Amino acid sequence: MKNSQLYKGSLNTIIMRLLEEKGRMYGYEITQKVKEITQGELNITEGALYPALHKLEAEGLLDVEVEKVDNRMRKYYKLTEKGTTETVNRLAELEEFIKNMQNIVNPKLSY
Amino acid sequence: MKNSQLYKGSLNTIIMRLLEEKGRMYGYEITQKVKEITQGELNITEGALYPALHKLEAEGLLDVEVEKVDNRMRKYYKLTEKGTTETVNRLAELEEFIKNMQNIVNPKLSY
DNA sequence: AAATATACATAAGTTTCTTATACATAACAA
DNA sequence: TTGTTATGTATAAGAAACTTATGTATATTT
Repeated sequence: MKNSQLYKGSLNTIIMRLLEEKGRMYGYEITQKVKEITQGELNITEGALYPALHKLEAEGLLDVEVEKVDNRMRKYYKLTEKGTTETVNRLAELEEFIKNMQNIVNPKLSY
Repeated sequence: MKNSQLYKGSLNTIIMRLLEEKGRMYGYEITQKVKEITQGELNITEGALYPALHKLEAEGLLDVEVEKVDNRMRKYYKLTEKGTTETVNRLAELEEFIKNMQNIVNPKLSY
């Protein structure tokens, strides 16, 4: 992903969140979108992305539709019903995680 | 650490940040402090913590002082000069990371 | 007396990533 | 026209960070 180790473990959540928002996306599109949102800071590598997509599909969280655009193959992914439910959980976890990390960086007075 | 994968990769930053704030801490104390700050949500396991501390020490980011308290050994860790400098960088990375993740969860209108 | 808390440590295995390689088409630059 | 960059997917080998399990030892609580 990036040199900063911090992103480790967040790839699945990123994918699912983007799919929740956009409805469906293909792999390369995801990498470009993330690069755009993070202003080039987070570059998802293919070696990380494609295995992650395949695993989410195998877990029944994503469905795939293959299409040919401009004579090139695209695999569009979208959330299954199960995936949509799970995304809600993961986003809640992410918000908790962010809150916890902020408390560590900038401790509350109570600590 | 925890079932949520999100914390993967953040342990070193957490340790360094706590040491920056408290001056010096021993391993067990770190686990308790993190548990307290996160209200029990993040439990750092010994299998993760001690190797991490040893590695940070080997990298010259931490110094260690062994003391015996109540007939039990404690290894107090503190940041070296190099470690203090590096902590500034890591905290900046962490803030960027948090910002990026928030942009993904809650996209700006510009995207 | 047994269980829990305090305190450190490591080894085996798993997961998630990086790096490298591979294939294929399209567009652009030299 | 030929090489490079962009688009698009895929996998395999290795590294890194973790979990789980185990081990040692003392103090405190039940």
